[in-house]
Amino acid sequence: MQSSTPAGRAGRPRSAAADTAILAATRAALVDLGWSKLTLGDVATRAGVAKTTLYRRWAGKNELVVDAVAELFDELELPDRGSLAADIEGVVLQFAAILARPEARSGLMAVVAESTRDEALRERIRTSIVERQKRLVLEGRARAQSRGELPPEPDAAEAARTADLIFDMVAGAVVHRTLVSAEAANGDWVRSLTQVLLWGLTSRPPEQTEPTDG
Amino acid sequence: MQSSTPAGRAGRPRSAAADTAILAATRAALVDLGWSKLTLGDVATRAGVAKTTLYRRWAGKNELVVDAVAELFDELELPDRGSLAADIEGVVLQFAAILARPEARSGLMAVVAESTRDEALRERIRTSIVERQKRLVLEGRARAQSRGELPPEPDAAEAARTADLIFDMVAGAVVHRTLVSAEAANGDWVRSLTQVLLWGLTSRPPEQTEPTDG
DNA sequence: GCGCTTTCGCTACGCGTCGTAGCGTAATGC
DNA sequence: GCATTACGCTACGACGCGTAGCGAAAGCGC
Repeated sequence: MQSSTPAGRAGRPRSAAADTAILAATRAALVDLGWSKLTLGDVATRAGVAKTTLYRRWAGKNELVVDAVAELFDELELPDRGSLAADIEGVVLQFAAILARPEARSGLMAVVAESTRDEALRERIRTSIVERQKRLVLEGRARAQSRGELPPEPDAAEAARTADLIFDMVAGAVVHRTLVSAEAANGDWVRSLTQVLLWGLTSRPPEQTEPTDG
Repeated sequence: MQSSTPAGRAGRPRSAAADTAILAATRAALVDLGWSKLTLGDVATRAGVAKTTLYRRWAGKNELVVDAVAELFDELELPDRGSLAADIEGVVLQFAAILARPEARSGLMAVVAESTRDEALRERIRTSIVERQKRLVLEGRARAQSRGELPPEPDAAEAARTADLIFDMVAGAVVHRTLVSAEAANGDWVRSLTQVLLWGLTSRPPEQTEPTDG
């Protein structure tokens, strides 16, 4: 996103309406055509702007789609649902709902694939999509700690590693379930996932705590 | 893969050497160019075959790359390492090593993205890549059950659901860690992942994690 | 050996998209 | 009004796509 005239700038300002129209047209094109058949000329036509206007704002297909898909994740939030389990299940269901939309399915994986060979693109994805999701993990853990559901973390580095692990497990599982296994991440599945996660995190090795044998 | 003359077939048989040369050239092109810049003409040149030969065997870029990437996963195996934890850690490290290769990174995610709009392609990926991985999960569980590390599953349907969940969690976590978070799935990380998984699976809640009431 | 069949390498082609250049016009700040 | 920037439009060369057509090569059955 590079709209909004940079304050003390002379000349005709860029149309903010064009930005939103282009991003919406990109998502519509993703739904109708998918990533590979999506052409920038088609997007420009759908948005009602000239192709040159599009090229003045985005370097190419990759950057455009990242921005178009990133807006889908704006709706992700973490309301207090009373317990850590409920919080996890809620946000995972939100994430799954986004990934169920065809514009997210085809667009997201494609730009991730491209980002393996484009460090700038990977950074763009990280800041506009991934980092926003990871904040939810940190927020949820802090909330659970204030509830007493999780112990406070003495080691900051260890805490960061654990958060990264949880994030990769949750996001990865939902993405893999939705896009690779191609089955819906419904309530039952999310409950099972949450259960494994919580027990994996709250259990303590037999040396430290009573073994949970039964 | 559609090589090997169909037995009672007349005429000049297809060159098996051409198949392997094309697939190797495809992986080389993935390394050098990535998915989006990979062209079939270039692959044909690298393989030393005519472009028409390539089109006679594969319908397009998608199918070709699936087959080229699928061969990377042939090396996945599950030797008996003595314990369930060691088995998991070993196979996850193998999986991570494959995903660390650039031809897998850029190729795999791209075809998964394309498969969201191409059911036949998704099925091709499933049978030639995903299903082979999932077998390792079932094999590992059976071995752990014979060791007594995991209880036998009374309900077959429930057992299948659990296996699918574990598979999505493990594969998804490694993929997400490697491609999205863009950090290496090294020994420490794999051990942490295994630990969370094992405790999450072997712990049994006395009642249930869900706030059943109140 | 000899035909039949299929594959192979090669060339050439129409098609569509890419990304850019150039131009006249529209919208802002001073 | 004037400078500056964005916009819509057209046109262009470059390139990859996927196919057609050809003669030659390599198998199989006889």
